[in-house]
Amino acid sequence: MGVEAMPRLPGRRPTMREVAAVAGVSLSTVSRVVNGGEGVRGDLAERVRDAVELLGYRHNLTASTLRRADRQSASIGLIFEDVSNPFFGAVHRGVEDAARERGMLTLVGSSDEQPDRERELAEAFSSRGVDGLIVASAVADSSYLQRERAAGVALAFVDRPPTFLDADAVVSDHAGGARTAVAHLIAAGHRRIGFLGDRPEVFTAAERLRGYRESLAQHGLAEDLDLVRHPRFRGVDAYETTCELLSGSNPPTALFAGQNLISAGAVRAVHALGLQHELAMVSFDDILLADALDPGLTVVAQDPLTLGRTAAELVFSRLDGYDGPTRHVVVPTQLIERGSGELPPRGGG
Amino acid sequence: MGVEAMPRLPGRRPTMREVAAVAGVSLSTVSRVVNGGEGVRGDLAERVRDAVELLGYRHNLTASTLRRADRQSASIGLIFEDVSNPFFGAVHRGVEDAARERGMLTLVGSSDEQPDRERELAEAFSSRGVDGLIVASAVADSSYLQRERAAGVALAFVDRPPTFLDADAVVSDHAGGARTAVAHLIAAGHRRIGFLGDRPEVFTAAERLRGYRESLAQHGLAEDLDLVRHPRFRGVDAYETTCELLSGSNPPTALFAGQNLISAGAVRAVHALGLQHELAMVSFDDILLADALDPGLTVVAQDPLTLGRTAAELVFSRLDGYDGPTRHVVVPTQLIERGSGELPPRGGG
DNA sequence: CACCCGCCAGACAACGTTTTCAACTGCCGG
DNA sequence: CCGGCAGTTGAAAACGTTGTCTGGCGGGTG
Repeated sequence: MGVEAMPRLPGRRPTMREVAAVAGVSLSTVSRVVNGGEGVRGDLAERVRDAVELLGYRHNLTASTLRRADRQSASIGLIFEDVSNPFFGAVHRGVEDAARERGMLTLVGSSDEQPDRERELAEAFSSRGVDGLIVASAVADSSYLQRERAAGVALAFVDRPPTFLDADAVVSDHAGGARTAVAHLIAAGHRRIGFLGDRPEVFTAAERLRGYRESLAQHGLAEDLDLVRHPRFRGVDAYETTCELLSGSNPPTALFAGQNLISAGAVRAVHALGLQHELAMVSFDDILLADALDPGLTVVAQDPLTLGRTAAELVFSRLDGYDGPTRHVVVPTQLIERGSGELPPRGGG
Repeated sequence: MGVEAMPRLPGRRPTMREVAAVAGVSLSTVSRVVNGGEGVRGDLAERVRDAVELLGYRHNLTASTLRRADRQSASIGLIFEDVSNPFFGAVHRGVEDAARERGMLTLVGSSDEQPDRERELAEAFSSRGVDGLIVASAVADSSYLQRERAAGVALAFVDRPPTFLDADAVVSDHAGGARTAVAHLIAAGHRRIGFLGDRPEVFTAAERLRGYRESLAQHGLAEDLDLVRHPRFRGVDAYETTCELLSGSNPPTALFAGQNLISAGAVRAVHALGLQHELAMVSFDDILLADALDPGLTVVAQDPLTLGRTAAELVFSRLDGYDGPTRHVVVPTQLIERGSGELPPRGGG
């Protein structure tokens, strides 16, 4: 059963030249047919198509890209923090959907927030001639991408804006979402609200922290620095950090968790401590199963598909010749009430 | 602030020829330096490197691939069902980690289980000269990939084996995992165990269903066809299907959910019906937050990172010349007890 | 001092394609 | 009947790189 395993060694594809020989026409004619067949007599075109079929010819986009005037490779590079984070998976899908409509493919890599790795990826993509680059940048200075842009690569930033570089970007309303979340908790009566988030060197974390602070200030609440925590390694440390925070002398009555993996850790901790019905909680970014928890997890949901699609469209418009000022798109977040964020304060505060 | 937005129009990169001119050497010398600098006098190499730096020269891998003898593009294509499914996100990451060690990049696309789309992707990747292809195939006949392999593309299947084609593959122990899950429920005393899974045309679903049946048979239990359900559109329909199943006249006392998104829907349903402490449940594939549920969700966990890494290694070994028989790697699953799978039967049979 | 050999630099031909340009065909109008 | 024109075709020159081959140079040896 099945086709025999064939040694890879031959590893040659038929070329246009061979197709031409079989069809009894010139190389140029084959090229014309393959590229749409304008200005080729019907019968000849037919002969060429037959030869293509017969030989199993496959257009070589590498050679084509090299020679063509526009130099387009019909591919865009994506640099994420981690492709296995469901948030970026969804952003990726948004990009892919838009790209597919244009017949473009995506090259994807994870930077793990390491500047060196991010630069390596950008270089590797650019070396392969991507037409566009969509970056969730983790470096303090993104101006190194200026060189790629000067070389003709269309650039768009997603999730985080560029620094020291004026380029198109699409981000969630991090600060606004955080304000909404915290205001929601305050409205439920909370006065002591804990913050769990990434180190503030990360743009998104800084913005969410800013939103948290602004909301406290707006409502006349003083910030207690002891309530703000940054677990070192998210998934791993969020659990412990949360336990620590909650077992302090004057613990918060509500929690705002500012990142999906951190939220997951915090939720685990709260449930492990049996506090899920006493401690209010709102998470930034929606997670699978959030609505199956007891109580359901109230979240400020981002729209990663839209983030991705929009980033792709920004890139495409540049490829199509748009040459105006850079655009900064902000995608709104949405508060989804599921129970955990509506719990009234109990005990402390 | 920041660098001025520069029109993309010029869009030209310096070439080796220009570097050669600046360095005052020949094109060949530049090529030698760029490719490691063997057999070039130190001072000349230095001059070349300076010129590279000065001009901001970036190696053009497109041209290089075209000309080089080995024809390697240092990239591999990944075809998944959906990149936004966290399972595939993790597989992707496994592949990427292995690829990075080799300086290779990943091209990724989602087939949405549509055979046409899968073929399109394979063709597009192959047209771009990927060295390898890792496919989670959804088509009934994967022999169409034979042509790519004959052209020298190294092939590996992941998550699902190839059909009508003898090629390397790495899959989870779907049937074994399912048997374990069901045996676990039976050991807890259950006799009526519901099955929720994808349509059995999908290999993984068929295997998990097979495991379910085998386990029932092994324990002398008859299969009740009414307990086996296939929600049409997973995430969306799993909720309703579960409600239906549980509100039937003779409902099951335990549930085995055979796919991550279906599990999520089923969990939601069970919790919505308030049955989470009465109905036992085991899910195939681990999900974020599964341990924060009440009770925690017992799962048969796959190891997607290992699946991805192994698939990549299978591809690499072919690229390195391995030409032996095809290899079929099975990655074991692991039962993780968290509470939901250990509930004793209550109420019904 | 002649010769040979090793080392290294440069010229040049590929790689598979697109694009330009010249050449050929048949047809029409003058 | 000839010139020109539209419609097609083919030859050949790119694209940016690598690999092969030739040649020059210097040093060691007979």
